[in-house]
Amino acid sequence: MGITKSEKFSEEQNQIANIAKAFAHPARVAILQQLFKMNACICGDLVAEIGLAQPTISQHLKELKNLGLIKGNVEGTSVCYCINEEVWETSKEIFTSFLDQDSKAKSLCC
Amino acid sequence: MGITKSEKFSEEQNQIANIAKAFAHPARVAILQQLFKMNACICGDLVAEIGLAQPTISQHLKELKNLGLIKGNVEGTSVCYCINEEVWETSKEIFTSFLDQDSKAKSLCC
DNA sequence: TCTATTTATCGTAATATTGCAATAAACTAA
DNA sequence: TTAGTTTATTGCAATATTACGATAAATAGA
Repeated sequence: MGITKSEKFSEEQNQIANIAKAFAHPARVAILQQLFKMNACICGDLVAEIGLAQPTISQHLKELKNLGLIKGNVEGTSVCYCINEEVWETSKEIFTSFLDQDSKAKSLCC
Repeated sequence: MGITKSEKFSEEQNQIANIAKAFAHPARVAILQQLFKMNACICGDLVAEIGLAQPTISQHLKELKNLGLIKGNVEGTSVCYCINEEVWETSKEIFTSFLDQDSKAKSLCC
């Protein structure tokens, strides 16, 4: 069937999984790191930096944009991408609280 | 081609993406949350709790185990799963430092 | 040993993801 | 307008993921 049964899970669980999906490809990790490093970056520079074909980068950018993690400003013929800080912050909080759940758990393994 | 070109990326970027992949399905998020909540959990209880078929849960458990995030102890006919705290801690550190990169960046969007 | 219980594995189908060539679309500048 | 530049979209092929029925494997208890 290959289709995730989202309805079986809580909103929070689906949210965590969706954010994780954005980070689940090294090209998207690299794009986000580059955007943080440069504060803003032209699409073509990302293509040169990362070394995948332009349509491939464009597709990864689209996924990050769909999730809201980045935004793109048209500047003439090129497009300048940057981090959407509000969405990043929210996603970071959701994810951090997921990662921090170990602090609440008492260690008692089988 | 559908195959990720890992060789184009740094070890760290691939590591982050691989950890993210583990979190990129709500069933695996739910399993990890349940293991933290209960400290340890029998496979069958996870199947009942999550409501996917037993082979499906078994497959998700296998992926988490392959990454080292959980470990399973055989107890008679059943298997007791729990968080592998060392691996969790390491993964958390890698991921947290990725999420925290915004603190180093100066805000200057296009 | 035989049966019941529990989990893992196999096999298969459906869907999703990754990657890129070809091409379209949008804009600039001559 | 025309040509050049840059990015998005389309279409397709290869691979990966998700899900589960059927079944195997392992163990406990009668």
